[in-house]
Amino acid sequence: MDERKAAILRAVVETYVETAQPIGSGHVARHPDVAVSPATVRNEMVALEHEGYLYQPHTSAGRVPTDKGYRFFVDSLAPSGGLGSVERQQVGQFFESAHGALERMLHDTSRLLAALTDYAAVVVGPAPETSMLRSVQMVGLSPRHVLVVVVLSNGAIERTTLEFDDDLGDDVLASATAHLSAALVGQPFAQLGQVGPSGDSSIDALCRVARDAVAQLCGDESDAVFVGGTARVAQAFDAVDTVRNVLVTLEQQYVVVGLLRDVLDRGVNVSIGAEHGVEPLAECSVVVAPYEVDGELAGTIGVLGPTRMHYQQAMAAVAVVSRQLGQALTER
Amino acid sequence: MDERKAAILRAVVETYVETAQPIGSGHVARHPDVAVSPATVRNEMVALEHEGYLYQPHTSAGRVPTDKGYRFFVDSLAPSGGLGSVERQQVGQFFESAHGALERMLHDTSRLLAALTDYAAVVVGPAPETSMLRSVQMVGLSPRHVLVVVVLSNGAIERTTLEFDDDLGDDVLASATAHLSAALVGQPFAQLGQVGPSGDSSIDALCRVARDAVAQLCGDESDAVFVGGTARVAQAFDAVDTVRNVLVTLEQQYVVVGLLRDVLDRGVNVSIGAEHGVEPLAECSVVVAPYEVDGELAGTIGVLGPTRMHYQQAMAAVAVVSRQLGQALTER
DNA sequence: ATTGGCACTCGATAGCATCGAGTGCCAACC
DNA sequence: GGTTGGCACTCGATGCTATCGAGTGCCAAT
Repeated sequence: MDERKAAILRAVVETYVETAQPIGSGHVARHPDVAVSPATVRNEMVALEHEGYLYQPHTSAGRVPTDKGYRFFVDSLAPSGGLGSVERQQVGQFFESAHGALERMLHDTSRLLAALTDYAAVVVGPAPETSMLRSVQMVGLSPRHVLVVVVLSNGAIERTTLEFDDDLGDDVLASATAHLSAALVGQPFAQLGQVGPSGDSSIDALCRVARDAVAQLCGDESDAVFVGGTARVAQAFDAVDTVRNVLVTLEQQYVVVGLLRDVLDRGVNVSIGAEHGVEPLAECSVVVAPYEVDGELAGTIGVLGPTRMHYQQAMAAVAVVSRQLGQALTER
Repeated sequence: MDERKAAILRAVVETYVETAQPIGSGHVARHPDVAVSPATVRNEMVALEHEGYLYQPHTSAGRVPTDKGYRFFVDSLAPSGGLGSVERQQVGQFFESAHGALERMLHDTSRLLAALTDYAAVVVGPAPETSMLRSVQMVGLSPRHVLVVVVLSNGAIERTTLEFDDDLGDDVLASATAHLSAALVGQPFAQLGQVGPSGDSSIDALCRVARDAVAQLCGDESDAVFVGGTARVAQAFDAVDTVRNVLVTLEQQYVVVGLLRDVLDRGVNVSIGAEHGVEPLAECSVVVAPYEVDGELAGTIGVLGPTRMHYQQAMAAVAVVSRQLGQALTER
């Protein structure tokens, strides 16, 4: 792939991203980075099509980039200049005034990212696996129902309800809470130790049940996914059933989380079209980035749009927001 | 409006809901409840159109119900026979195995309702206004950050973060928590009393700040809205920009909450088309129902679909789910 | 190797005839 | 007098054909 072909490919991608129309040789030749005649462009385009970078919807139509074409374009992108000043200010302002509970903040972050890029945005919360227990408390909801509230070091709050056959007194609950606290606080959420004996068998029983319930909480991470800006999917595609497919898929949070994880595992931060295996999202690209809290990899954010996406802007936005989000979460 | 006209109107609505095609006199005459000839139907239809119940997209097309037509249809609906057995079982099963945190449950309920009706569903959580404080706890996140966690009697958990200029010791936090607890637990969330003096000025200061922060939490209810099944909006309409409009509006939670509230305030549980003032949802109808926890009005659920909605089924589903949800929340 | 020229392709658009579902009206009927 | 069959009429939908033009592939000239 010589430089001229690359320039032509870039021109096609850029123009197609803008116009959504197949691009003919004439348009490309008019592009400032391409200083050759339409005929030459045509010749090169034939080669590019043969090599799988372009695709012709039908004879006598212009060309459209294939997934491979976008891939080349993205890989050859300069490390990016970052966001425009308006957007940068928007991000700054957001994280200045970011407040409230972790979930709220993640939720709002997904909206921010959607607003910045004009695509749907996903924010996956800090994995509970790496957190420590900061606090455990049992609260009686009714004589036989106990709510166990756990505060994690990442700021998340998990909870679960226990049900018992016998009534529990407030004093038992209080002592059990103290005992449980002493045993578990400071331990990693992912591998809680056992709770030692306290001398009171009913407290021990209560603590054991509570410990197991808390340990179980670590597994389900499904609360920690926030998808924002889904309405923008409807703007990105004009085939109404593509919209439907994508929206349905976005509602299945485990698919989304898995998708982001897979992309990151593959060591890239852009996945284009069919590269990720999720069939209903074959017409979508995903731009992802992890974020770090306290220097530890904590969660992931991402943007999902059509393959014909404004990659440069999306990548810049995702990069900036992930950095800032990590920073904001580190500070709390 | 005599009985025959009503029957004709009903036939038009029912058929149109099924087919989405303008209904001609022939189809109506073939309807079992209408035992007259097409010519008679035509005469009646002219009258119905004059009275504003029907509307003709163009000469030589069939008729389509207007909002007023749907309204008559809905109002003349028998109090409903309830859900089919499959759906009923689905609901039963769901509430059997309903578990986990309040938010999770409300979220899942919105998905259940969407699955039952095949429209988008909204669940508004129990208003914190009516709840009592069940527990208050302060947890140190860092030397200068304190997380205040509040458990309410409706099962909700609210939290807020405080920031201080001086470091706080764990012991101060613990005593302050105890003092704050003693002062606030059992009080209504909506009108917290002041915290009396404890004898230690730093504890008093901390408690005062915490109390005010908690009191402020009561105001913002925005966490407690769950919209499920948004993808179904894309199935309900085929104009892609209607879809976009509706989705954008659904993302603005305060609009949705306001809409449900307004509808209920007007004392009905169905709002058709332009009846509610929300302009982008002019092509939508809403079916709502409140639910009660402990005999107290607690929250609202609703379903949002096209005006050409299967009202009977939607109303039945909303009714059943609201009842069951209230019951499930009462039991916890 | 590049380019201008040229015949060719084929989707898009427009014009036109046809079809048929549906209407309004009227006269006939019970 | 309400109901109905008959009938002329309307008008969107469908399908056909012609035209247009953006774009192509190829070739010969530079």
